[in-house]
Amino acid sequence: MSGETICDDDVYWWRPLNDGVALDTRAKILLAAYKEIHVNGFQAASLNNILAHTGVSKGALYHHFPNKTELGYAVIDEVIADRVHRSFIAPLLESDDPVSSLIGLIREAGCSFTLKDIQLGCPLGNLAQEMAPIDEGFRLRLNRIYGLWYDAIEQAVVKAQKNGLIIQTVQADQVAVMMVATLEGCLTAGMISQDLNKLLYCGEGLIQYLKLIQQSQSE
Amino acid sequence: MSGETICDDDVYWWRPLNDGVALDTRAKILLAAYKEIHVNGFQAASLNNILAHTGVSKGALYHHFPNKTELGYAVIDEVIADRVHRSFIAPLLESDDPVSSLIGLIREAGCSFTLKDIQLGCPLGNLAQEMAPIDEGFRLRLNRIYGLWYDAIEQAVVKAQKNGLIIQTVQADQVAVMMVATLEGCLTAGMISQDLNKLLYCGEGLIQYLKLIQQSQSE
DNA sequence: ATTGACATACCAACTGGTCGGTATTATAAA
DNA sequence: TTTATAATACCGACCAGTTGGTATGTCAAT
Repeated sequence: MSGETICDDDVYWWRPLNDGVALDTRAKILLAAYKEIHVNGFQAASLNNILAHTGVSKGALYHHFPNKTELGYAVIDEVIADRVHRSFIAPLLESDDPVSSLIGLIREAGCSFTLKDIQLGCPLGNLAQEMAPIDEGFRLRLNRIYGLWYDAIEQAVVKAQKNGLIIQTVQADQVAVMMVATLEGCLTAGMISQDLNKLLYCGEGLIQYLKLIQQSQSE
Repeated sequence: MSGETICDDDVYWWRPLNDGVALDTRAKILLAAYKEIHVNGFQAASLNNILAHTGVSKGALYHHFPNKTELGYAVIDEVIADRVHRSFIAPLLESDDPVSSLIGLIREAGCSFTLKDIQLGCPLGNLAQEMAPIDEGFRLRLNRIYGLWYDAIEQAVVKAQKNGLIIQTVQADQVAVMMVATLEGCLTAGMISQDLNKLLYCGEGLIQYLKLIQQSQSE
């Protein structure tokens, strides 16, 4: 129950961390803190634990970060924000048919997800749920990331509507919020049940919703 | 940031706790623990804090509960399970047209929700996300509650399908998981943004989905 | 000589948990 | 009815361990 070990297995559905090579002390701390927080949450994350896993001294930590809270902020701004962008935002902006590619993504994920991939939940969602209610600094930073995600989906939907790929009657911003919420909810359901079927059910439901708003090509 | 005060404001969208009157010591501890956990999470919940708010002594606490973990288990089994049942499961089982009543519920919630109601998130969902990955005892207990919730929705959908209120092509169990996931996701989105519009958007999306699976009455 | 990048020893505050003791109540024998 | 016994409910000082955080010192590079 106590977080003595940091889980080294990263989730495959997030673009990889630039883990292995040539990290300076600050980056090492940031990375270890990110992992420790993902496993234990921020409040239960132990600085000594982070230190032990990096081999960095406490003096070094407090040389780079004024306190634990600011370390948490830095993890959000520098690690999480970057990964979310690379994992979910950039791919969406590049796609010409976001709905189809999203459906494909969910289908593919349904096939390749393992229990290990979901047992820790979403690094972004977990932290948001834990810290947003009790620390405004966390809330604002996490909300900013969600905002970027919403915007990307909204833009993609608008573009798809212009290209006749999505029906005109849906509101793009509404779709964005709904989709993110359902994705996070699906993941949580899978995590709690430790049952991939739950995840698949959610995914199918989401696909149904997406097909509903998809413009039929026959028209 | 530290949990010095326990939030006395309960969320209106859960059936009330039998708060005020004539609680014995054990029930007092259980209630205070439930609130402290809802605000700070289980790991950051302070026993001393709970004691201070109840006026109960540490000896009394450890007379009724062997340790903090078992106290957490008891909170789930005796407080949360009961409230979830009374708030979400029982009303569903009583309804003859669950889809319509659910749509009505969401619409009504959309009107009457305030920021305060969502800023702490869902007592069940928060705890699940925090503890399910790191303690099997928590996970099993929380999963049991979700299971009951899923079952109730599934039953309701099956019944509605028999009555011709829901199209036959959807899988009842799939709808159940999807709905709970989306509901929780919506709430989280509202909590993080502290923006009721986000909640409303999610709600509208969910209503759209429900209408899709609803049998048109004209047939 | 000064600065940045650490290292080490240390601190008060707090954590969950224990333990000896006590008041109250229930049970049962005399 | 009285009295001895036993169980329950509770108290609060105390414990070891951990927490986030600090003060001081070292050492290389500028």
